[in-house]
Amino acid sequence: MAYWLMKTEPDAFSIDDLANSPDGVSGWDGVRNYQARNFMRDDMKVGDQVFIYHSSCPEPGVAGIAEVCREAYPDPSSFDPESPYYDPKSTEENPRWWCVSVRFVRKLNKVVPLAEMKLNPALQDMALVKRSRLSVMPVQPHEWETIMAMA
DNA sequence: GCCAACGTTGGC
DNA sequence: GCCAACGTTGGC
Repeated sequence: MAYWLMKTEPDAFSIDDLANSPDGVSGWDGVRNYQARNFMRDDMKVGDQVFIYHSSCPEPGVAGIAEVCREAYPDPSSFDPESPYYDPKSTEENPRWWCVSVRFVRKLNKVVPLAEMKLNPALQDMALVKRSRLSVMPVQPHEWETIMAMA
């Protein structure tokens, strides 16, 4: 079982929105970055644990936990001309963008702020801390444990 | 709102 | 294939 971190802007879709989704399940669509797509398409497996990270908000940080409940499938929003994520170069025959579905597990006792994570020597190698814009990234087991202990 | 980082586009 | 221009992300 692997660990991951997925970013979301809470104004658009927060950990509470995930919790309030039917069965706590939501498709993680709209990702338009190849590296992030590859993680979802090739590596994320049912049962993998996922930190839900709130970005572009007053207190950026890890807000809760979800788990992968459906492995890679073509991102439906890429086929929908009405969607802001529509991409005419993605077709049903040859999808360009993929997503997974995740199920809400729980919120952390408190949001673990990015500012605290940056100060923790155990987290210095995280893409998140190194100010990468990657929206889906792997988390090492020791990093998972470190963040859990900070909540 | 600013701006640094960095991914994407497109002319050549 | 290079690289300048441009657009987006996201912390502050």
